[in-house]
Amino acid sequence: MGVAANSVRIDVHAEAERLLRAIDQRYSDGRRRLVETLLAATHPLVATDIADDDLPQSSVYRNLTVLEQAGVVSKVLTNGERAAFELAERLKGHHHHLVCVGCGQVLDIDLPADIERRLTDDMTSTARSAGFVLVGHRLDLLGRCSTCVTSDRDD
Amino acid sequence: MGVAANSVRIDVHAEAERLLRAIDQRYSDGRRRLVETLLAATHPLVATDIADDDLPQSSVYRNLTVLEQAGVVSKVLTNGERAAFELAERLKGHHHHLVCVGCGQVLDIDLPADIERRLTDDMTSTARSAGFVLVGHRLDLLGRCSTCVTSDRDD
DNA sequence: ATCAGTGCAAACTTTTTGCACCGCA
DNA sequence: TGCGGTGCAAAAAGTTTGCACTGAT
Repeated sequence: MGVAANSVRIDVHAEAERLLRAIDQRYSDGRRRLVETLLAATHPLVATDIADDDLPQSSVYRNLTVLEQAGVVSKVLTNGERAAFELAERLKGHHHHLVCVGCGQVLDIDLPADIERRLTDDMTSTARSAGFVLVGHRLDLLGRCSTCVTSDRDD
Repeated sequence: MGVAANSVRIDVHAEAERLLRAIDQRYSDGRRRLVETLLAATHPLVATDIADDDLPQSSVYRNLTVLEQAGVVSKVLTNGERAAFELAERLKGHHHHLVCVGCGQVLDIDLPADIERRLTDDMTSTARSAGFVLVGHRLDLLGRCSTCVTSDRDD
């Protein structure tokens, strides 16, 4: 619980290659660079963030599509303006965000395992009752960090 | 539980007008129609959904921007392909989203009251342990709708 | 040698903007 | 009657696609 440990235990590249092989795709150099870039990022990236680095736009988009199909990256639900991508949960670990509505800072957090499990159970049945197969969830906690709470008092 | 009851107790139009006035904007007929459309919808709408109805694209986009600034509507987190909009929480009540990661469709859902309350309790303490004062939360369920699950099988 | 993957450029989709006009405070 | 809001059309921004080429198996 608390701040996410963000422990990367598995070999991301080996796993990426395995996932791609499973759908008859190669782990080409461009795709490896793309994964490398996402791995180094501390937040989800939009396509052009990656393109600036090293690959042409069309390759970025095409490879992101393939990597998403393979389950290596996932499209992150953003505010709808751009599509953003991050490494898939299986490669990155499940976590939540604690967002300060005052200053906008975002912290990665984990929930206690029992709460997380109960949450997942509850949501699985809720989703099923609407005809959906649950694949995950996103929970953002909105709050005020101690700094912003303190400055509230000064107003 | 299940699909949101959409209980609207306050006068949405009066509140919208008040919020717009607060930032020196008028509650024009076009904006009223736009709010009306969102009010009737059971799920967030993308700009073209609204445009089809009655307003030109440019007016829809411009008015959505103004209404968002006023706090009347909010941009919903989608799968990043299109921006979707709904009435702000203060006008619409608290609810969650069931998002299809395949096609991007979003459904409004309520959680059973006891689960919602437990969730809030759990998160309040989690936030506090990171030095935050919780002010709210966003919970999105990610899944595949029946249509997308079916088309998976055809691949 | 074959075919998956690449890079360029052009097409396409979604969103924003310039400008002339309309109508309410 | 001045200025906020509108509608059209054109531009900009973001994403996808066609095609010829390259390189790994």
